[in-house]
Amino acid sequence: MKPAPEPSTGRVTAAPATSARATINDVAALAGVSVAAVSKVLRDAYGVSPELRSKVQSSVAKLGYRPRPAARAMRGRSYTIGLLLPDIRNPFFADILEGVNSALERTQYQTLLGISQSATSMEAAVIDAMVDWQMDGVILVGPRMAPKEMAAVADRIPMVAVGHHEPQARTFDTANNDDRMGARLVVQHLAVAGRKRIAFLNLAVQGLDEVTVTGRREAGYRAAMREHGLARHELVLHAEQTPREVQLAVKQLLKASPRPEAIFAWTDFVAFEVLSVAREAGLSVPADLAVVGYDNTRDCDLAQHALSSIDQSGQALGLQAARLLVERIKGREKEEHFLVTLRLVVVRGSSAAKA
Amino acid sequence: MKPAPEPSTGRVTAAPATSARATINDVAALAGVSVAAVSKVLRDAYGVSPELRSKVQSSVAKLGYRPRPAARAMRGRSYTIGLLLPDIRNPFFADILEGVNSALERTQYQTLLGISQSATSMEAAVIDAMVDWQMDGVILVGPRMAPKEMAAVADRIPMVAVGHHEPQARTFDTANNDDRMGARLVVQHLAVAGRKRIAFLNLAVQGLDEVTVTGRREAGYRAAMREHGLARHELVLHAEQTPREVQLAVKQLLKASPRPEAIFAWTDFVAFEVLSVAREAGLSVPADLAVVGYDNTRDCDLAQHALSSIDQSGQALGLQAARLLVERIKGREKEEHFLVTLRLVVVRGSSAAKA
DNA sequence: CTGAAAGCGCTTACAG
DNA sequence: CTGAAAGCGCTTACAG
Repeated sequence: MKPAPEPSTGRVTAAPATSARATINDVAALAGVSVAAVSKVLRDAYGVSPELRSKVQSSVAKLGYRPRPAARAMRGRSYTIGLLLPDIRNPFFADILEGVNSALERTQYQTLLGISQSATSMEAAVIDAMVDWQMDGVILVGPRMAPKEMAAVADRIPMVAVGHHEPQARTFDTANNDDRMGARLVVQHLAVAGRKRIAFLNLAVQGLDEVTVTGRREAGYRAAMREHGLARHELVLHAEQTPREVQLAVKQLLKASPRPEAIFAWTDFVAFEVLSVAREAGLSVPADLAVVGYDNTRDCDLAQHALSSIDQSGQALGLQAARLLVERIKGREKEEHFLVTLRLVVVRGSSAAKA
Repeated sequence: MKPAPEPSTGRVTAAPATSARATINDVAALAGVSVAAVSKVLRDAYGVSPELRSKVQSSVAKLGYRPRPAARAMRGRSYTIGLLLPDIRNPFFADILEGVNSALERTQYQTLLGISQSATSMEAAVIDAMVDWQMDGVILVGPRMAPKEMAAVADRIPMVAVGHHEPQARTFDTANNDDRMGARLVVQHLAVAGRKRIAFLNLAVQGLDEVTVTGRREAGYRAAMREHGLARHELVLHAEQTPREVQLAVKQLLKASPRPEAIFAWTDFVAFEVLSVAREAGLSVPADLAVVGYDNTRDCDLAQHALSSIDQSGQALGLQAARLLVERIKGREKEEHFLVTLRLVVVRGSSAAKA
């Protein structure tokens, strides 16, 4: 055992006004109070007198002091939450981001994004990074993880999932729309208009049908086809999320004989690709082929798309998710599962009734 | 002065195998070495024997140890870089993200995103957050800041700007394409095809014409119009980045009499909106109105868009930016300004030659 | 209500 | 080549 170096005098390094960034020590020194007091004021903790508070606040302002999240994270909150988005190109996720932002706007929480580009490995890497950074919580959008892995993440960090169905989960919250019902509404819309050969274009799956958005939509599609006596016309194709893969799948669908009368794509973003291939194949939409998407993203309104779509509000989901996460961070233990019921297929040119 | 509590024994808390996350102390204890040694192995610092290295590596693996960036940030590198994107909806920025990701894939750097949604206040907030988090560096895409503010950021953190022209900047690097030239090529393409009344639809500006992408493109448009003897047909409209604002602007453009023969939009994303309004107005593209965008994003290929566009590679820009930033972080002091020369307008249906 | 001290998990001189 | 110790900037019991 070595002797202690110098007697630990507890000497406070009363940092002079260097050009370096101000720390909590500088604020305390300027205000003539302890760093503990500054910390309390900053966090709105109980037990500070108005005078002390105002002294601290004015030195904070004078020094332009901003607490470092890294230092905070080592002891308590970092006031940052992580948002994992699966794909930056799909406009639906922009809606979710907007919802999250608007919920967090007036709070002291900052949002940092990670994008997994639909790659399972990147998804894990991004989540690890967020946990590593000791963020206060994460919102996972459309994760491609099995319930076990989800639970493992929730074990490490407060978590809310969007677009992941585990209504029985206890350690994390979810915010979803009723994807089964949404798909059924689409089929109904098409069937009522007299279309029978309705194909469903889905994402390539990997055995997570129960929990994923895509799995639920596919189940809803199949159920609805049967309900409408169209079981023999059930046709599902799976494609990865690249233009090339989607185009190949659509071309394959259109080669079937007899050709489908309608294609229902699992998300608007893919439906736009369907419209493109149909046009290039010389088909008239909706006369030769009806096309319907899912999400009712803003782009559906573009006249050249005029895409019918099932209306779900990404903004609402994002808003709820952020709200739930903040509650979890603040200590709520009991799970909450937010589910939006869908009512409406917004009908545009791409699936207008046949003349 | 208070007496020291217990004599500081320097006792190492040889953390038992709790369920808590492993720290560098756990790794050191398991390997039977010092934490300093572990730290060195982790950072590939010089002066560690092969045996020590392998001992450490195996305990790291055994414990599943991952260093916390927050703790690292307090002393040195955090191995995280921040990417600021102005807008999540514009597909061009997805290209840049892909470029950044591919450059950083094989390195130990993590990317975290911030989105400013084209709001100056959010831009500042996101940059502050990245600096607060003590990230190792930032890439700012299409910042709306004046040179002074840019310099202030670069003063605090290694920085690279994409889509911001300050070729004389010394404290940060830039990666750009030649926006003036790009705009001139577009005008030339349209003028050669016999179109004279060529309007330019730009983003609302705020006196940063010299440095912004939009300002440069507008300058290029004006110069080219004069070069082609079309000065009297110069027509520029500014609109904020919302569908509503863009639609209003386009409608206004189309009301002019005589009506423009072509609309050149500052970015593809806006050009799609132009196509929509034109279609709704009953105009035939390109017969009644030619439309050209900028960026040549993937979506231009959709048959319903078939948008002609100037080809710049967002991926290349992102890749260069990431490369430059890592060099800066590693100590390069001298500035580098990467500029791509543009050659090509990719002509599609939206501006095909008149029959 | 207020403050001194310990400690979060790392890295960096520095000494051996 | 290796390790003990100081210190980064905060928060949290704890004592007064």
